[in-house]
Amino acid sequence: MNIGQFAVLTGVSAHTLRYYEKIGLLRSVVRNGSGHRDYAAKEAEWIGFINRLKETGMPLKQILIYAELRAKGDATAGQRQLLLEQHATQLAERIRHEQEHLAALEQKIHYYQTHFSG
Amino acid sequence: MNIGQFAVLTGVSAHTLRYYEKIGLLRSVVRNGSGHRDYAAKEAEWIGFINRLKETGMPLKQILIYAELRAKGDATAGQRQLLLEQHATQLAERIRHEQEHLAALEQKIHYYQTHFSG
DNA sequence: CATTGACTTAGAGTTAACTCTAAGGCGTAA
DNA sequence: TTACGCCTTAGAGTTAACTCTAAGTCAATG
Repeated sequence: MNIGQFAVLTGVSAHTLRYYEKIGLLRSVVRNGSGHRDYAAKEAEWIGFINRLKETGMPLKQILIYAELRAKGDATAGQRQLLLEQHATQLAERIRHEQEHLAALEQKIHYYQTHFSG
Repeated sequence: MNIGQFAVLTGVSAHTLRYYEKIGLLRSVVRNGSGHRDYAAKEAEWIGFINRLKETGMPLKQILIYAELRAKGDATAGQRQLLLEQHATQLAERIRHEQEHLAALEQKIHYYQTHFSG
């Protein structure tokens, strides 16, 4: 699959896919006879996981650390697990904070309702 | 209170306070005889609310819209309420997404536990 | 055979939100 | 009175994560 098709499949632009490759998030992208990138469909799962980490606020630099461990194989599983556990803990805490913020917003909205409903 | 003291009180750097004033988030900051900014302690509440909006992912540009409505007085209460309601809705949705992401992370962690625990 | 459209690269440009620098002024403690 | 730490301004620099540009290659279509 060429980069355009893979971009559609993953929802990540071709520009961004090249960028991810350049910074090391994507490794072992093979080329066809013309030198064009040729993606395997199953690589889309990895992009999906990158997106999940991004959407939970992990910076690319840290995702890159995970990617490097992943590229080293099973021996690094423990380190990757630790990394994910730490991230999950942070995420849980962020969710708690956001729930507090949401409650505060709803209270403020209620204030607007009761004081300015005229 | 001078800018340094107000920075400590709010947890926002003096640089950033000047920046907020420049872009219009902070209005009516009065000056003392030497031309130095002189903050009222109760302005810290507004900074706190700005921080809440920021921490829930609202861009400064949109916070600025709220600030402009606020500066116009009670007549704009309805618009401000609407703005907050929309933001609260988005926030609630984001929290839901993050909870899904958290569940997926925990499942992946569990996978690491069961497959690489040696 | 010419055009079209997708691909290649290195590197420049963008946006948000700061963050810092340079050059200078004011007030007070030693 | 001099040193210190605060303050002032305009504007430059930073970081993250893209996003785009320019110049060129290549395969397939009319």
